[in-house]
Amino acid sequence: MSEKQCSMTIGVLAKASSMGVETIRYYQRRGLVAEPEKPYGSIRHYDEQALARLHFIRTAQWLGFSLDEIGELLKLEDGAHCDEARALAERKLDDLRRKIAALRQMESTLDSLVERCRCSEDPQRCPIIHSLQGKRDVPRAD
Amino acid sequence: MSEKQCSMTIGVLAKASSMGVETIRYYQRRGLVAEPEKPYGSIRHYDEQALARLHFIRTAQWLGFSLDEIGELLKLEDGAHCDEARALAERKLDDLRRKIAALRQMESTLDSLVERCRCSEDPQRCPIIHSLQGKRDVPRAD
DNA sequence: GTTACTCCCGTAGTCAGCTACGGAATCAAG
DNA sequence: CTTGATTCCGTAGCTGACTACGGGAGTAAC
Repeated sequence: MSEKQCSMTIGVLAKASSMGVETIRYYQRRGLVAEPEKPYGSIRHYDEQALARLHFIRTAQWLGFSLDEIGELLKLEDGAHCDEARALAERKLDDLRRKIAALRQMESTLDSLVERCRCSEDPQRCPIIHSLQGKRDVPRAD
Repeated sequence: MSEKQCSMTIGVLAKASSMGVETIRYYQRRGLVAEPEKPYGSIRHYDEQALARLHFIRTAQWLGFSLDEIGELLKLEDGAHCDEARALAERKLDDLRRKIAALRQMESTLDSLVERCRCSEDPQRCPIIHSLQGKRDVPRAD
C-alpha cells in the first residue's frame, strides 16, 4: 500500500489515479505530466511522483483551475522564479477569495431557501431565483 | 437608472448585461431566456426581467452551475414543485459546501505559500505543489 | 510460438459553451 | 425613399478537456 512499486505502466497508473489512460496521455501531450525514461524495450514506467502529479491536477482542476493554469502552477515546482510564483499565487488567491465569498453567499441563500421551502405553507414563493437576480457584478472570472 | 425603459432590443440588452447578442440568442435557444412577445413588426423587446435573468445566469454560472443546472434552477421559478426544488437545492448546497471547504484549504495553502515565498531566503522550496499533491479524494464533482 | 492483453502513437470524434457568418427583413435618419 | 445599422434565423466554426479508434509492436501465460 505505502510500498508502491516504483514502476507502473500507464494502465496501472490510470487505475491508481482513477483516470483514463487516454487522459494521462493527453496530459503528457500538454506537458502536464512528463513521459518518463525512454523505455528499453519501448514501454514507459511511472512512479509515485507521476501519481502525485495526477492527484495535483485533479485537485487543482476541481478547484476551478484550467489546465493551462495548472501548467503554470506546475512550472513553479522547481522553486525557481519565486517572484513569478508568488504573483501567480496571489492572483489565484484573490480569485479564490472572491469565489469563496460568492459561494458562501450562495450557500446561505440556498440554505435559507431550503429552510423556507421546508416549512412553507405557501409553496408559491420559493425565492431562490429572486435572491440570485440581484445584479451583483460577477467578474466573469476564473 | 432604476427607471429602465421596459423595452430594450436585444442589442441594448446585450450591452446592459455585457454579454454578446449571440450569447443571449444562444440562451434563448436553450430555453434559459424566453423570447418575448411576438413582435408587431418583427423585432423583440426585452424588459428588466430578462436582464435580471441574464444576471442570474451569469452568477450561477460563475458559481459552477452548468447551463443545464441553471435551467433546472430556473424551472423552480414558478414556485410550484417545491419538493423538487428543495431536493435540487439541497444537492447543490452539499456540493457547494464541499467546494467551499476545498477552496478554503487551497486558500490557506496558497496564502501560507505566498507568505513563505515573501520572506524566504531559500527560494528553492516553494511548497505549493507538494502541499497539493496529497492524495485527497476529490469527488470529481460539480 | 500462438493467443490475448497492454502499450504506443497519431488522428479524429464528442460535449459544453460560446462565437461567427450570411442573407433577408426591419427600423431610424436624413 | 435611400442608406446604414440592427434584428432575425439557421447553420457552421471554435476552444477546452477529454474520449475513442486503428493499427502496429511489446510482453506474459500457456
